[in-house]
Amino acid sequence: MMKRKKIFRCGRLPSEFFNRPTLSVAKELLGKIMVYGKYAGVITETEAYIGQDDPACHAARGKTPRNSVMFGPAGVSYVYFIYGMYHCLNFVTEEEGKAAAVLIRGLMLLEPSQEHLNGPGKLCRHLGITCEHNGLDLGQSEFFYVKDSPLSPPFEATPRIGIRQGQDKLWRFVVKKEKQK
DNA sequence: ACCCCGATCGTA
DNA sequence: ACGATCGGGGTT
Repeated sequence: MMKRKKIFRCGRLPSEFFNRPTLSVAKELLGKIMVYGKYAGVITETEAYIGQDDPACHAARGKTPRNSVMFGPAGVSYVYFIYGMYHCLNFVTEEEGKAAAVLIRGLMLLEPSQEHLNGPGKLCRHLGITCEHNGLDLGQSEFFYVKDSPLSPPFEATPRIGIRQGQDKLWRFVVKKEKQK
């Protein structure tokens, strides 16, 4: 008798997932599983940075060596160094030539421990993500990718954190806390 | 060559 | 609410 296969394949998200409107990608990444080496966790918080018209986006003043991968194809990591001591991880979105990305701000680890990495700096520090990991193709890498998930958790939209310009946009998306029984 | 500031974090 | 911290991007 044939065994039924798992209903949810939960395969890797392809580059096409990221090659879409950034706000859609930022919202839909919530609940997905990010895999980085031995680490795996549920994405719980994201922010969208969209193109040269978004004053908070690193690409607002054009292409530079630092932000160049934002102008490239979607589904690639964009890692930058900030405040002299932290790194931040993004995933490039939209079609090649349009500079946009989603900042990963929160990760609920599943493996190998179960802590909640809240904050982009803490997240990168804990996982060991640095500028060496800038420009990696999440559609190809064996150790760094995002898995699909049946989860579609409720979330709220707020202004983005730590920016001076563009605070009018509600482009931060946070999974709501689970209600306690 | 140099200056200034930041997509943060932890403590007050 | 605020200070620590400092590399490097952007400009001189």
